[in-house]
Amino acid sequence: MDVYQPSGARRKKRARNDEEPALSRERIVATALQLIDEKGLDVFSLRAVAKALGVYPTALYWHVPNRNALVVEVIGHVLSEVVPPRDLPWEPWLRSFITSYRTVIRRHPNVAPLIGVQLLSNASVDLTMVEGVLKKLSEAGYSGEPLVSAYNSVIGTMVGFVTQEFAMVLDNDVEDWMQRMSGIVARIDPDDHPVLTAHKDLMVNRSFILRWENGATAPLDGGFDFYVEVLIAGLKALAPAGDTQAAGVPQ
Amino acid sequence: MDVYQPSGARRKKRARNDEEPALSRERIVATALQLIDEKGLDVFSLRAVAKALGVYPTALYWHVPNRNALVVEVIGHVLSEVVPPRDLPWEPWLRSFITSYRTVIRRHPNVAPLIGVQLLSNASVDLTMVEGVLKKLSEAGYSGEPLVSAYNSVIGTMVGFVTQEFAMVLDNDVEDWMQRMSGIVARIDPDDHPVLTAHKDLMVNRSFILRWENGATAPLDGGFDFYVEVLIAGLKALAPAGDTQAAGVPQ
DNA sequence: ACCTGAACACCGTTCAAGT
DNA sequence: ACCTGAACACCGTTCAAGT
Repeated sequence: MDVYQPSGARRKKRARNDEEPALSRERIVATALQLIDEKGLDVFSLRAVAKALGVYPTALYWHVPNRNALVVEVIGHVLSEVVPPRDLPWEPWLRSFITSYRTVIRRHPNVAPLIGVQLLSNASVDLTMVEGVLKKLSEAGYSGEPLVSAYNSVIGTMVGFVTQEFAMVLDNDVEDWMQRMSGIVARIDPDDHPVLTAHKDLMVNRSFILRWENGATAPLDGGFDFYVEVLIAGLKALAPAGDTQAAGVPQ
Repeated sequence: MDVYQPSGARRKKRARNDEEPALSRERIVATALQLIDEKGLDVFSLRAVAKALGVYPTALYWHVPNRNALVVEVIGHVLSEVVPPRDLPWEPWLRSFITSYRTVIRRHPNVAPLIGVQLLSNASVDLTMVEGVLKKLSEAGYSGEPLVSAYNSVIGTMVGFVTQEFAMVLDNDVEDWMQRMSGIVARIDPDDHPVLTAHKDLMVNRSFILRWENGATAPLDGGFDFYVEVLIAGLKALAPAGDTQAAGVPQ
């Protein structure tokens, strides 16, 4: 932390009398997050945050260098709510960890697009979390280059699915979009698309692409749980050496 | 298509003489994509597109209803470059399909953040592609609810990993970011983070979170290939019924 | 049918000025 | 140290007007 500490950071006792400053980086970040949670991403702006705090827009610049930095801070604040589980075998540990990430995002669904699109780093570099994933994957039998790939698979799964689940609804008239999508689905040709025809009722608004709502109103719980199991089963199948369930043949 | 046809669409012969209109939706979309490819997402705006076309910003509104619609068109244009493979067993089919998606995005890396964050639908609803995935998954033994979950896993893997791989670099001074990240990595405590310490050289700028470049300059080829294998191995392990490699026990 | 042109209500960010 | 206040160069979008 303290990465974005303003240049003239407090050095002595704080001015000369005890007038608390009206603003602080924490207050700004909290207000920004609240604004995003309640009003949505498109309403979020520095000016809107300033207005909510009752100050001039330019007052924020004393505490935050620019808009991007504030976004990074908001992301870091949300991600800090993710608590890695403690002391479990690698399979339930991963299940629990990835699920807890989704739980946090479900509390702040509008932040999901920010996280998925930014090179999440900086404020959000949590070495303990990284070490936790690496440790469990090494318990699963991974090391060296495959361990790095397995790590990327875990983060990719965790962030990737949830980012898409909570993707933004861009269209202005959702109502119209729903109508159009329903029409598309209704006009599916059973000869050209037999499998889709057989499953369309299961898929409409419950699967990627064929939907008009995101996870905030139409969560993909089943899909997410299954996806996590796919990851774990895949990691188990591809683990190079001694597995947990049996004495593996050393390669 | 033709979703965003302007209200007064051409009805008769096209005006009275053969003056080709200067603009068209295709030209606008092509120019927008070119601008995004060459200058980046932050330079993209309706005004910039108009300037590149040599027209007033408001001229675009005759062909495109608003900014969001143009973004959807650009996404659809890029995704139309993805060609599903033909006539392969489900495993190599999925491998080829997902890889071809990444290949397309690598040609338009700056579009990746747009795709990952939008509820991709509308222009990009490709029922043939959806049917292709469903067909191969049913060949793998899936049907009903598990088929839908497997479908979501495939799309989630395909879009999720690539979206993160090509996530935007938000920070203004990348140089400074690299320094900071290097410093963080250099100061890792071997006692607190032993596995990370052992693998840090393999991970720096080659894994999620611990990097400062995105896939445009630092692609995660190995991680991607591994991730696809994890998906396929996981799907194989979780397939409900008759597998391809052996006569499965009917559940 | 298709584009110009003015105008409006927004942005992020700078810089000087106050206290 | 911390905020006000004016100003600048942008946005997307509307509406009227031209041809």
